[in-house]
Amino acid sequence: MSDKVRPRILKGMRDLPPEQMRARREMIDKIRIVYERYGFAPLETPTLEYVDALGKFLPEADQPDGGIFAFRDEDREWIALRYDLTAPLSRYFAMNKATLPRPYRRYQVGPVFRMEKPGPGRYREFYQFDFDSVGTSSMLADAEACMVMCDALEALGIEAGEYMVRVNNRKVLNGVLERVAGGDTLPPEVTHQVLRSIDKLDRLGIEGVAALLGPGRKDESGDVMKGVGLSVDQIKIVVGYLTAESATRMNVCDELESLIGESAIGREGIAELREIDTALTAGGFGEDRVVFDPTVVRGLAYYTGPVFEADLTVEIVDGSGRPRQFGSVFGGGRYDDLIARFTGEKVPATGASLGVDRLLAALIELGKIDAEPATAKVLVTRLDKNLTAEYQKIAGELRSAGINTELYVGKQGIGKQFKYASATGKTVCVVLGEDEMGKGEVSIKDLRLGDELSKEIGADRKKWLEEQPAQLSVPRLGIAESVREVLARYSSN
RNA sequence: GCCGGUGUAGCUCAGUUGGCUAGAGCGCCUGACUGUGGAUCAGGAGGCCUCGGGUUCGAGUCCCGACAUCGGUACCA
Repeated sequence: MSDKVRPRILKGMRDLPPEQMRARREMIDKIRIVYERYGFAPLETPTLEYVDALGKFLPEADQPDGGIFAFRDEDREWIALRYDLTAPLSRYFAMNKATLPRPYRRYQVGPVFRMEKPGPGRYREFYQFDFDSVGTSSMLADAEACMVMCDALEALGIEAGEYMVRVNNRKVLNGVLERVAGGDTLPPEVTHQVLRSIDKLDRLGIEGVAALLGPGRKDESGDVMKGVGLSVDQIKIVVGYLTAESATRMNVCDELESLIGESAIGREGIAELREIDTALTAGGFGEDRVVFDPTVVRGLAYYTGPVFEADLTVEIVDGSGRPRQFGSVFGGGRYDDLIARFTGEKVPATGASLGVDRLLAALIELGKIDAEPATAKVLVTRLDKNLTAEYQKIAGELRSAGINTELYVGKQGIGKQFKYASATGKTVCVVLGEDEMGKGEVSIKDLRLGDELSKEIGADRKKWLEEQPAQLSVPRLGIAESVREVLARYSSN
């Protein structure tokens, strides 16, 4: 028997190696710049919250809802890891509403936790990057949210045409449902079912959704899915709404108007969309980047007005050659009732949330970000351990010159040191021995060039080694400049 | 959660109708090469064959269960 501990990792969680850490940090930095350019300011809240603040308490069961990581503290109070950044923002705003400016605009990035089935690109711990405007009901805030989404994606190298921000309004949806109910309101659970069915549109197609709204449908595996049970006429209204497409945002509004009829809430929603269109147009955001799309619902129950979602429209092929769907990477909307849970006072708010890890995976697949593990590109090797003091001096000089430099601190010979250098992503090795010392020189080895040239190394390795075409001798005094020159051959930025 | 596929070395996979010491490629390590990674050659390490039961003289191979993983479906604040 063994008393050793078996190393394990929690389901749906992962360790991030250096190249992913660096890629993610780079991505977050670029987005932060955009958020700040619009005046959003940083906020950080704890990862743990009381369950009631997250709003996921199940009173009947005296237990938190499934789907979150929860436990009890020493006072038997339920505590949970946050599952998004919006609920903590609401809590924070409610606690500080007396002193916070209105609108209060903050951004926040950090890990959130959900106990769901993990899948490719789906984890139980992942990063979200949110920005929100709290305390204004102006549609300018919603329009701006769309602009920020566009700017953020474009800052990451995803250009107009490779993504699309799609906007809808829950109020319009409610107006349609009002018509479905014949001027009445549908029971909440029916509303919810209808929304869920619409949400499956991209997967099932319009016929599939129609079937779901009516009697239900069978999928290929023979599984029966219960339908909502609407009548043919009712389904017709919903389908007509979902298929309302037009060339321009204004045309979509016109078309929706005729579908909505007299519904007051629906008309309000359309008026809001028109305001958003005006702001977007004035801001220079055309139909190539932001469209109005009646099929956008967003699962979240708390949205009360405009909802928006950014999808990648470029085809992404994964390593094994099959196309990968990244779906919505960025989404949000208006949630005017969320903060009232704490304050009683209605505080309008709107914002959006970026799925950092999912978008990062897409960026890597698209080659828009390089997953570079090395923080230092230069390794000062230690050919002759007696010259260590000199090596330290060289490393120090390079660092003073602003060049990230690693001094080899292992104990192995020069061959292993070069191996180590390429394994850790170095591009330059500094080599110095008695020979160079005597001549007042140092050797600089270009590992990448060596990589290239080694393809034609052939059988005569000895000769190749003597020539060392990827290596050059430079004066010891100008070392920083020389290293910088070699590095410059590969600097991509 | 439900349905289906798959679980053999770090990775990708072989493994004949159940039958001797479980294999390959890549990677890794060591050496040829005492001042040079990538080439070549030679060697080497590394396997509770996912786990637990069962059938059998005998199980990596068959049966049951668990777990993991992948895909579909449901849920998704």
